[in-house]
Amino acid sequence: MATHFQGSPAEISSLNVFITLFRAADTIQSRFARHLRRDGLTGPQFGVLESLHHLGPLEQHVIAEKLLVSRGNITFIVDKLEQLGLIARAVITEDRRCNRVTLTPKGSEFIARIFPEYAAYIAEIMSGLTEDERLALTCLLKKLGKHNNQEIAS
Amino acid sequence: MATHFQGSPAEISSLNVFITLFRAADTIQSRFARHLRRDGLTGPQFGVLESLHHLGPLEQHVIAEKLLVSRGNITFIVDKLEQLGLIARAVITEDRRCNRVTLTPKGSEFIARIFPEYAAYIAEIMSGLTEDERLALTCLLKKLGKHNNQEIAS
DNA sequence: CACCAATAGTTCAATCTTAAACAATTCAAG
DNA sequence: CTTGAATTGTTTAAGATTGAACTATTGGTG
Repeated sequence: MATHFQGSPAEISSLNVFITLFRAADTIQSRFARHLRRDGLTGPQFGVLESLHHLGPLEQHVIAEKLLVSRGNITFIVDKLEQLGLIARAVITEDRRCNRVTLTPKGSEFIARIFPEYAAYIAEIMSGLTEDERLALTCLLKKLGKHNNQEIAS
Repeated sequence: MATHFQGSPAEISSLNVFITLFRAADTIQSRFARHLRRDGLTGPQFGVLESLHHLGPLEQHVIAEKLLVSRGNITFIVDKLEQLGLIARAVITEDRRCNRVTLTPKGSEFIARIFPEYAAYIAEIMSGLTEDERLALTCLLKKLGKHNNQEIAS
């Protein structure tokens, strides 16, 4: 994209980040999704299970915010996982608008079993970088993300 | 995700990159898509127009490879842009399996007019980083992407 | 208390995307 | 040449995702 574009240096370097960011994310996402399909999961389904696994029971809107998907989509995803018997909804008394989503024993066993495989797979995906590079990359991406989260709020 | 996960340092830093990469990409993608909607475009539609604008006429499979979407999806996207009168298909004589996609005068005028706005918008998105940081980030992401493209081939 | 805005979850229509099967064409080995 | 493999684009069915409208509930203000 930027290759044949005439602009200021800041515009050119920005376009290069933009392109490279999405190409890397798409490539990795595609690899990861193909892996998930073997376990019959989509990315967001895995995200919900993983969130509950590491953070405990969560309300639906918290999950939506965490995974950056719409509330309507969370309803859909939670429906699927509930049909699979991996999670359960529970209305909470303090605020009856909310559903608290929890892992069932089956779901808990499932995510605990498969998560280490995915952690190892992600480590392989990132093994093209050194430890220092991974830390630096995380730092830069966090800074970039923070800048753009603030922009949304405003 | 990595916050409550016990693993090797390489696994933890890898998970951190993974999470941060997708959060940043999703946040930015969402901002960008909202901007595109005002011009009645989706991300991939913009990608097709921009590719043709900067690279000249391209065959469909080249566009698919470049944008990392399926061939079937390119058929769909090109259909849409053709209905809008922004691009045209042309069968080429050297290989009659291929369609060469070109910008119409209307499409060419359109992308030439809106592209600078988006370049400026992307520069704003990336303005949370310094020039050096943008260059470093691009470098790291390219290295990461290259590693994972090779893996797909094998 | 009464009312109105804000919030949580659901539903629905529209759109996007993919994978797989298919037809047409090209290429390569014999 | 001819046959079989590979490639290009299209079609189709299935599924994912969003935004908007809707209901139920909560919270705050007068």
